[in-house]
Amino acid sequence: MLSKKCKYAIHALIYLAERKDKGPVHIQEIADKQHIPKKFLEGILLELRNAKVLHSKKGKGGGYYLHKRPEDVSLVEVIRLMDGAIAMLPCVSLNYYEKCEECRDEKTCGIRDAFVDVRDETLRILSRSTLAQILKRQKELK
Amino acid sequence: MLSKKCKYAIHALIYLAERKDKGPVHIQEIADKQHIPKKFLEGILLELRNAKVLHSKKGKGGGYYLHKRPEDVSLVEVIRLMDGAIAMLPCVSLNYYEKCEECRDEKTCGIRDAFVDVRDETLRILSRSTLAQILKRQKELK
DNA sequence: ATAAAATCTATAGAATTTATAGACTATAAG
DNA sequence: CTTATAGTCTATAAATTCTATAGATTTTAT
Repeated sequence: MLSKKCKYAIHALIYLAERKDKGPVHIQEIADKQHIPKKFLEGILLELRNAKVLHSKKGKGGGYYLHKRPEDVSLVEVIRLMDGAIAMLPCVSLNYYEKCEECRDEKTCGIRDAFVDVRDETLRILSRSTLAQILKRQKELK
Repeated sequence: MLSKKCKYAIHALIYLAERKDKGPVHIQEIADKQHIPKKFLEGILLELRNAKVLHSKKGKGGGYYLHKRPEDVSLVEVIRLMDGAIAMLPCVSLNYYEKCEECRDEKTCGIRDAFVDVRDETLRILSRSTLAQILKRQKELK
């Protein structure tokens, strides 16, 4: 399951994607509109900024705005930043690999295959799901 | 990520699948061989028994053994029993559905689609991964 | 009767997630 | 050049979930 942090991040990003080219948006505004605790959101936006997904402007008239293009921000990227690995087992993760304590031998482990497949399918689907794609879909549904 | 509980369960089940038709196996033996804390394993096996995946026999000469056939126990079932939903969002779960607090309106939510797809692919892959299938794969790899 | 082994209830410890507080820094605007 | 605004940073608290353990009870084979 995605953490709240991750869901908050996704909603905040969609909000910012809808308002791109309209200048910086205050944390407070995002927090209010998306019902996210402001201080919690602060940390989230900061991480997204450090990852170059967002830019920020300090001082009066400041706020956050998208740095990358909406079509270049996928759910994969957001989930990895917020929650870490996409894979269901550490020993199968591409970006957060760790040896399984439980597994005696990775080479002869009969379990990994299935989880490799799940990982690959998940990555495939979540990579093509970008902010641009989500906005488009939202409009279609209205 | 799967919980330790879930990984323990999978390993215990594989161990029992390898020993099926050889009579009940003690908790202690499974715990020793799979390096699982015995008391923790107790609870896991009990849940699997309540779910009719395992049977148990009390008293001397007792222990746990498979109730279902190895080809009828899939990773989906085990994961659902131990960790709950397969889906990455509650509002997309088939067996553990819950409304998203974050979503204002499920009908016009542009995010859900991707996660429905992920869920379906994951289910497809993990359903065909049964204890029998895993044992077979293990032998091939040796 | 006795010993072996699962069952049940309760709880403790650890880790992670979620949320909050307050001081600090940068910037725009008058 | 002061003031108000808004992001940044560090620390910590509260809540929840995950992992592990303890001890008493029940069942069964011998």
